[in-house]
Amino acid sequence: VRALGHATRALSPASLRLSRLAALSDPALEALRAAEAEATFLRARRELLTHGMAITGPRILLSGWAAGVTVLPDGRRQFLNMVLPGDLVGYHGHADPVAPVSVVALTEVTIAPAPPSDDHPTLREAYEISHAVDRAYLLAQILRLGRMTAQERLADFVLELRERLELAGLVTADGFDAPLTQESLGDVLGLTPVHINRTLRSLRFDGDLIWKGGRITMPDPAGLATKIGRVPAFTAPDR
Amino acid sequence: VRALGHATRALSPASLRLSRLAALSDPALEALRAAEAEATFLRARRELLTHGMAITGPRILLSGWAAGVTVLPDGRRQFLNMVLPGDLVGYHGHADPVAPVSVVALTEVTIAPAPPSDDHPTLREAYEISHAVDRAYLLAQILRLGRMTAQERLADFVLELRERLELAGLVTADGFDAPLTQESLGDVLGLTPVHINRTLRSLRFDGDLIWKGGRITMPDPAGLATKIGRVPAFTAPDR
DNA sequence: CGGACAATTGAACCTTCTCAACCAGAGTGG
DNA sequence: CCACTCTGGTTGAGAAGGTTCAATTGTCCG
Repeated sequence: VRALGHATRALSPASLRLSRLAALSDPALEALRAAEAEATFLRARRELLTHGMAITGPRILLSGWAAGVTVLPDGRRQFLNMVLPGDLVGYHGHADPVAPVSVVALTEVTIAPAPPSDDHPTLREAYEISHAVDRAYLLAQILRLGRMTAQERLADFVLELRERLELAGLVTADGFDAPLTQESLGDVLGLTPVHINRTLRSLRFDGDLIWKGGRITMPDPAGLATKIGRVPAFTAPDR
Repeated sequence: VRALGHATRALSPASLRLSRLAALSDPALEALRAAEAEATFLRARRELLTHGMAITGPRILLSGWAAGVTVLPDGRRQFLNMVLPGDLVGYHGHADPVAPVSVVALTEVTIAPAPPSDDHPTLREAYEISHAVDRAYLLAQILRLGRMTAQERLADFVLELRERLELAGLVTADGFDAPLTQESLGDVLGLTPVHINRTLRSLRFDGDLIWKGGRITMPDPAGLATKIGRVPAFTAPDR
């Protein structure tokens, strides 16, 4: 648990996440706060980034959920990665002039330009770590899709969600909000909605997971993690 | 096709790849050449990087194939990404002190420290683009595993290999070398070796692919690409 | 109350896995 | 020069996990 400094009081989920990735200087936090003032809203299903279109510049997701997505010519859809509060969008070195995939809002979303890190080494470090963590989650996704059963995929994914939302301070004792339909869950895990439904039922039956009304409750996250042999991709350093 | 400059004559596959990602200055090319002099060998099955161990610093693969790998507690194995000549290993910003996954040599491999890019902006740019392209291939892998049939996975993967090796100048008219066993192919594509075998047979039957003696020949790559609706993740700019 | 969207369930089907056996080629040692 | 062994490729038959199609229920909202 983090010792509370004077600036920690009213941290938004996004800045809380970044400040946990790397200890942020006060000016860096201030820059973040300033950027958040310029936040814009986006309705669900709108695209934050469109495949092949120019990237406007790195942005940071303040609230709501989004996901990278690809659609095959025949309509099959795959969500590639989840974008949660505090995650960066469109930041890949500054190499790509063009978005490699689309990013679509799954809920209403607020998003702000990511403050430039040129004058803030601590912020730059947070960005770089965020980028590395992002990559680690892509690898985790590959492992899930390649070698896990439906039950394992679902359990592992929910544990990942918990781990990531925890970092942004969005997990409480009785669980966390997860605004995903069973259909979008299927698009994440490479399964059909029908099978998601049945898998969810069996996890509920085993007492591993309760997913109701857009909220997830896990009786024993640590137990479930060891049960499926999961190692977290990132844990915040003790400070 | 690239106009040949005086330094282009004897480019190694690795420097050819990087120079195609971004136009490299002569000093940058020289730095690469110098680094290649310090190459070390590694036998097949040795690990270039071990999960959880400290990263020695960014390195570049000069020859041979390697792959990122994760193994589940019960022995299921998944290759996460392929590492081909000219690819960087252990370069993720400079954020990670510790390797997130293991990288194992699939063949005998030569590898050299990646020359620092501090004094070479063009080299830095090549690194950043390489990083972005690497990410794009992870996304492609997620799409394959999540939503493609065995045939599509295999065809798409082979096309990706071709695309990547082409960049390093390792593709000739009659195909390219691919030192993969059917078992490792299964570990890449999330399938069993048995099913790889059958899928390979059906692709051969359809005339899409000939995989024999560690060498892949594709009668009509472009045709196969449109047949499965594939868009290349990266194509070198015309210069 | 009607309409839309999401969740739920059943039954048949299909892709891929599992288990098992057999074959081919390369290297090794007698 | 030939058994021996090891690794990788090939094939068959049955089983399992997940999909497809289709129908039903629940729920939110105007």
